[in-house]
Amino acid sequence: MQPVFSHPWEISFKEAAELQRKLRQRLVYEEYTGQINLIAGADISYARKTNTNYAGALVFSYPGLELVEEVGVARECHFPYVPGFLSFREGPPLLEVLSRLRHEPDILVFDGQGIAHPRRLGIAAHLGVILDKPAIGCAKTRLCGKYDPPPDEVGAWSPLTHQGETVGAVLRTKKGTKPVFISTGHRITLNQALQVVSACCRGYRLPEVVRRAHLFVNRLRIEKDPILK
DNA sequence: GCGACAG
DNA sequence: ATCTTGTCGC
Repeated sequence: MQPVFSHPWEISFKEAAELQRKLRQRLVYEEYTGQINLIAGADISYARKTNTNYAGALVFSYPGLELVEEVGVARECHFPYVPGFLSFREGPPLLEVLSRLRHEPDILVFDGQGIAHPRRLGIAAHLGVILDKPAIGCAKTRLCGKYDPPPDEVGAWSPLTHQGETVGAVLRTKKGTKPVFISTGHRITLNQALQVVSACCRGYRLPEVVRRAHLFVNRLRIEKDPILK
């Protein structure tokens, strides 16, 4: 899986915001009509006091969720974390691991927002457009927008709205825990995203693809980071 | 000016 | 995100 186009990553915040507003126009909010045989989850782990980050991408069969492939890589990061610009920090390493995948997933799930972003280009939307691949954003907390807490029942959800439009959904994936924030990234509808994420839950708050990716990069960091070994 | 603020 | 032990609650 390779990008269909590229752009510079080491730019100013002003230029980054302009780029986000421009790329936002390439987003496709249509229903995904293809088959879903493989689904991937990607995430990153950071080594404290260092600029080293560990990115990972895992591919699973769908809907069985059997692990098919996993790729991890350690890289140096220079772009700081600033709310609203996460993709400029995590985008490059994630594209790196995704490009090294031998199996091409049909859908991508990222640990962060899709269009539930101030300029509608959260990391899932940004990378989805660059790869022109269906993508879903699954964040643990809110970046923008307002919502009413969904009932405490698995599957319950409520719309996440921002500036008068529905940008995502707040989904209860596990009873008695905080809900997750689901939003469209690219080439998929919110209802489909909710269906797919729900189908990936196995009793934990986070859907398996994201949870496993999270565990993988964390494990990768602990075994490769000398300061903790 | 003040508060909010993915990972 | 990361650093951390025990502890409260379903």
